[in-house]
Amino acid sequence: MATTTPNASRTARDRARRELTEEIKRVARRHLAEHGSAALSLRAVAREVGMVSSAVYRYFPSRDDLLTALIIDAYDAVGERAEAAESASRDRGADARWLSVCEAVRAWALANPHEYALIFGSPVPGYAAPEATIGPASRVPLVLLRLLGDGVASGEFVAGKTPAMSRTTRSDFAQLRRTAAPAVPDAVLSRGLSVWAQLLGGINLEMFGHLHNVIRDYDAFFTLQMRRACEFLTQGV
Amino acid sequence: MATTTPNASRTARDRARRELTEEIKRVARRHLAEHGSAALSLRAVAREVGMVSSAVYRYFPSRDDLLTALIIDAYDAVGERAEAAESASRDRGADARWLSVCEAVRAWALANPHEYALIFGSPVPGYAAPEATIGPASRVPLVLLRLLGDGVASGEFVAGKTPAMSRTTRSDFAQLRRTAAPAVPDAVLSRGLSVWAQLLGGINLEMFGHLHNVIRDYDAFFTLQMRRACEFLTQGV
DNA sequence: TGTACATCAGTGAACGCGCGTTCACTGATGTAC
DNA sequence: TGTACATCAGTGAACGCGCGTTCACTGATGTAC
Repeated sequence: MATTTPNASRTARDRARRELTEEIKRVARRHLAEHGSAALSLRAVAREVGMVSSAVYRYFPSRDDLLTALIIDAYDAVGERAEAAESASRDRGADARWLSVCEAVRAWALANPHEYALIFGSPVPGYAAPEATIGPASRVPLVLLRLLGDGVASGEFVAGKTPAMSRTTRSDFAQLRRTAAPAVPDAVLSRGLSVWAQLLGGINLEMFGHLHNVIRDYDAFFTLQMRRACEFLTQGV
Repeated sequence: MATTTPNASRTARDRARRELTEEIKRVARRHLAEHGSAALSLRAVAREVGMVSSAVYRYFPSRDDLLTALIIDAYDAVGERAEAAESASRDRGADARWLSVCEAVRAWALANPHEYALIFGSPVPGYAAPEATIGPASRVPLVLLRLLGDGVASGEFVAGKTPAMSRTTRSDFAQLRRTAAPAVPDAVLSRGLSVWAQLLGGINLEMFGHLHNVIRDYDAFFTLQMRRACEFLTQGV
């Protein structure tokens, strides 16, 4: 057992590699947080990790791959928060649970503004998100869709009259329902997507300075707005 | 009259200066549209205008000042569209007028994605917007606030029951009312700000790829969502 | 109207910087016999 | 257990690039008398 290499966390080399990969990401994440994604430089990260710049290429084949790793981490981080908020609020009303998830997303965004900007702000110029980001990117929306389903099942979210929709949109909604929100009627899906847009729009307004000199207490304002938006989910208009 | 220099468009030098300033902005705007704000380079613009890079400094004291000029132009461009949409829809219902302004903002955004990102996306790293942008930045919000006032005056936007608000938010709203929307009650202001957030959030979701593989017909989806949001303005919840 | 001087646009060279990426290399770690 | 070879992390120099900004200058345009 001492000589045979165990399958998990095998050799010293392997452990070192794993640790250094994390270390590079950690430093890169901090650089991102301090200077924004456009200023993220392989060389600066290498300097701080204590490597020569070319050594980073043993870990990430290019700057874009490092960026991709950070994007995935960011999606996972906010996804985790949203999932935690969902679990923690399990005994409350469906609209309160939505609100709780929304607050969690905003709290994460405020705590990690550059990472938020990286995934929900303008796209990094010249960077195309690869397939691998799709899964992590779906975590928050999936939480919200699940809550929509719960609310419909419990009778809290009432469909009301179905909105007039184009055929394409109807089929888009049907597909969305099939993959993630069975039994959620179009009217409720539509309202859910509205609140989702409002959540991100509200965070953007706040974080990117558009409420400067207009709103003083961002926390109170956000909670007011989102509380009303989440109540709106329960109405069958 | 031939020898004395008239006050408007005075000397040849003056005219040349005005024209070249516009030419530089025009080229810079195109570069912005093609490569994004981070990639906007004085040297590249100078090259295309046919100047040596240092000559641009006769027109803009630094890259940031050029960027500021573009930001102001962008705010003015979208502001103009919004104002035009407002005027053009003068004979329609208040919610239809809101919708019309929202559609105008989105249409401008889709036609000028990088300019949109410049003003409503993540802030340019290392750039702080100067005072001079405040006025142009207010044009669209002012249009919407005006329409809120109209809708209240005509009885289309009903306050309904006043939401529970913190003292600070109440006073923020009061200030907003004083500067731009007299007689608009808190409940309507709150709904208006919600729709504003939803508008920007929706455009971001669409433009930054978050609806990829979810929504196929963006136009139809946007119109559906905004139509419902604007109807929401009329309700006294 | 003509001349002397002041203003200003544009030039070209230079400074100093940092970037992403490649490549031949050294030396340590891991593996097969 | 010991040896020979293969794998791989990290080095250091280099390539080629573009950037923002400064500065002393030339020559054209404008102005005052």
